[in-house]
Amino acid sequence: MPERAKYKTKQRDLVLGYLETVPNVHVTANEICAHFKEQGAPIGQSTIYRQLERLVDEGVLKKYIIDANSPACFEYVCTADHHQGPEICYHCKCEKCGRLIHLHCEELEEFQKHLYAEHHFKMDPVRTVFYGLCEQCL
Amino acid sequence: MPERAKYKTKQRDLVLGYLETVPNVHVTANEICAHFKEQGAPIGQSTIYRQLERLVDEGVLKKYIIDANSPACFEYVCTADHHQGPEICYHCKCEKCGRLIHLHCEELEEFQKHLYAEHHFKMDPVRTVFYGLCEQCL
DNA sequence: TTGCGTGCAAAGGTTTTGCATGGCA
DNA sequence: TGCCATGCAAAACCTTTGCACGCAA
Repeated sequence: MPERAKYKTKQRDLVLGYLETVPNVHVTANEICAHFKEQGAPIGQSTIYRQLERLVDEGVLKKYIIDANSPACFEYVCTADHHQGPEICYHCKCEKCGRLIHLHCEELEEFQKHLYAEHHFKMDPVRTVFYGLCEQCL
Repeated sequence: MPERAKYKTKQRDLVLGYLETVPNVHVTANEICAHFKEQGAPIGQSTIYRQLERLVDEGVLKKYIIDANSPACFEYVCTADHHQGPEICYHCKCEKCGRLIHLHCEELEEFQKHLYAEHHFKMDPVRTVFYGLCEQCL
């Protein structure tokens, strides 16, 4: 497939840079808009949406859909844990308090294999988020 | 709390009746609208949305949110088999072709129990979608 | 008769798109 | 220079809401 050239623009760096400063926090497109407007250096909202989409495709950001009629949330994915080997970090998102839980789970890795072997679906753990209720909210 | 009286209307019966005829199928509010329009007996879309909301609250329907910008899907929950409860439908979404795969999987239900028992997280299968690659796109 | 349900139209809010301009490589 | 990205405005989209009228109980 013809890989489209991707430019590195000021706006892209700004959006990504901002999200890197707030890891483990979910931010909406609107909030990002507002942030740069407050800074006196506004970025067009379509640009923000387009960059967010690209960054999600590239696996740099995670996109969370909490509710049908709430705006989508984005969050920077820290890929820096090269030091502890190929252990995969899974994500659970509490629908009530919004808390994000990081998970290292062998059973999930087993299930992932099952999904591939029996249902021929190769799950992407970076993209997939488990929604539900956390301990505190139960 | 003061339980509001609930009326049994023609429209409610029609919407529920239609969904009962297509179990295990995902239908959007729009499709339901179109269905009755085709039948020559249109139902107001706000009525459909309001009845769908009520039916979901009552546990008669399940509402699935697949993607931020896709319409919500509704599905009739067959409550006839009281002995083992309604069978839950899980979702896999192909990141490449966008295909939606419906899944009935015992291993996943086991994993769900594990998640609850060991990680104290109660997964919500209605909201959770597994992202990855489908058979055709692999 | 009471008050919930209906249906139309309009609003609401999020996200996408068209198009001319600007900027990276 | 050739494309891609930007930004504005407008559109598209799904869903909710206001309000007058209809209908179930």
